[in-house]
Amino acid sequence: MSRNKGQMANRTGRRLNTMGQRPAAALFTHNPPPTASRVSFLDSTLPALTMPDTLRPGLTDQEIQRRESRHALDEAGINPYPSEGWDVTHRADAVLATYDDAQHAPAEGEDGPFRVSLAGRVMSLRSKGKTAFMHVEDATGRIQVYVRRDAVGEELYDALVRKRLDLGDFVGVEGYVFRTNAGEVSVYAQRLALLAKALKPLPIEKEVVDEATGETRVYNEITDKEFRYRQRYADLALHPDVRRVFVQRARLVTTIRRFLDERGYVEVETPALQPLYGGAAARPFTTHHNALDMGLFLRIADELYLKRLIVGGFEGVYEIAKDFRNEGLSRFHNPEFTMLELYVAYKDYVWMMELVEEMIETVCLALHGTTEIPLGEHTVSFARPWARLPLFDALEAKTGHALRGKTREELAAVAQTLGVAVDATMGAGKILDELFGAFVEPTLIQPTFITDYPVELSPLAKRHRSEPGLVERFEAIVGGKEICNSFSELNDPDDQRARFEEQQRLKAAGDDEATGDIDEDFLRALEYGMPPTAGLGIGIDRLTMILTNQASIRDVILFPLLRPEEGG
RNA sequence: GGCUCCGUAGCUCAAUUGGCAGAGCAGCUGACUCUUAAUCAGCGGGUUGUAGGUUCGAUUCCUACCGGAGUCACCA
Repeated sequence: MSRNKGQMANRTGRRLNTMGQRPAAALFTHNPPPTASRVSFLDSTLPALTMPDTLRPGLTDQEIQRRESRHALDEAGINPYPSEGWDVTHRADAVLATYDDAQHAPAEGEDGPFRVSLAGRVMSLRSKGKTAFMHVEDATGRIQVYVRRDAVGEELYDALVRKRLDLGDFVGVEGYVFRTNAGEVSVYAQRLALLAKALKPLPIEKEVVDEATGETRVYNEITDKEFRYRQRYADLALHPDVRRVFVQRARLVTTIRRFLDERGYVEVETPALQPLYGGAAARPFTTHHNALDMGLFLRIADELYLKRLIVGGFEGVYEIAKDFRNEGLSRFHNPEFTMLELYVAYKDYVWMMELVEEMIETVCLALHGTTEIPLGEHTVSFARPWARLPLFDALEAKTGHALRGKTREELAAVAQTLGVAVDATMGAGKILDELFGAFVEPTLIQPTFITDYPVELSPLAKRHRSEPGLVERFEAIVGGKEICNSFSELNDPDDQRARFEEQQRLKAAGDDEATGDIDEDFLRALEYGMPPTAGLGIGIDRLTMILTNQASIRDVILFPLLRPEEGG
């Protein structure tokens, strides 16, 4: 915890110069601003500010007020942005969890034995003359601090606490832990320092419990999603729950990484800038390399590079990386998103189903300590084993139509009777996909493997060992949404070339979902021989949504893509 | 991209048929050495998203634009 040992000795009292006899009005008098042409970084005698920043246009009254406070603190010899760190010995949650009245309560008129030094942001402040109470929040939570003028020093108290300490400021506090008359475990401050001033007011929430009705009213709660996404720093500062989601996300990734590492799979990095894009059906972002004067795509998938590595002799490789797809935005789609892809040699998709079950169960336990978690209005169980259901069986169960072996025209007719629109460009596989999306997928709340997809939807998957026209592929569906996609990888180079060529025909025919140009280098790799391989892709963002019960992908991405703030 | 809804003080929201733009919290001044909605006495704070239009008069009605949310399309 303590990263700054040795700095404590010289901190005490160092912030305070004498305030002198300067009249109060002079606190706000600044030197005339130098003109821009006279400002030089080499001239250390110039004030850091080139204009009285309280006069900057566009400032609100509260921002002006805080800038005046900042200058007043400077004048009082209190650096609003000191360079030194603060020696933190305890976090708020540890103090609250450790404090014990029998052991730690201070004797009458004496210091308590439980000494702590902590730091955080001022989230509430109740100043009542020569004492003040504030709540300080660190990464773990809030703790109340009791500040007395006679305990922290009269000069500091008068210069900072009484007038110039604001909600949102960072402070360091050192003292002993006690319980107030009102019963709240608090820190009795004996040393207090401003660590950083907040010049903009954070809309800090204030919870009010109505004594009469018992209702809790919340003031100043930010509800504007735009504010929260654009100013994520403020959203995070205000909402521990939001921070928790991203901690959970980090834990999720760490758990997956450990799970895969323990099995001996090698984490690798493959190009994000690619001369050809492939491995999925999506429109790419394009960019350009100046020195090579070469057009490049941002990857839409890692797949074709990872399989090259299986050709090269790796028996298990994975990558957790950003993919980029130039498609629409929605609650489930961000243009850049994080994908896990895993390829394991000498395995097939049946084996991969078991790995997925075990991995997700492990992740769920790591995050929640249980396999039963809430998801929207449902409770979902990730306990193994999960249901397994061939695509055609699922379709038959939900639509009442046996569709196996039907021709494209027969499928189109069934779709019409079920009210699903079909147009001329849709092949048999696409129609099945539409029916699945309309009738099956939304109904699958508990984790379910849907297996064996039409070959035309899966140009990189191996043909099914016993079902003509299908491939050995599965998706796991949870809460009505796909969370992974996997297949026995196609390793027959001639079949792969034929599939690519079919995609080319579809593309020429106007299907812009079809994959891009044929990757001859990938085919060359397959020709050297790739062992039978099971492959897996998991959208980390969507998995995080499900495992943290978030309704929008923007709530699991720290900085989701938004239009620019200033119109344009 | 289509459709629906939304945009007023730092935050959350009001504003009658189209008639002086308000409240709570936050903020400021003063008092107060165990408060927690601290309390008490005072006080300020607005280009109503932007640009036009209708009107004697627009937060309100109309048009366009900007931004966001939801949804559909798209995203194998």
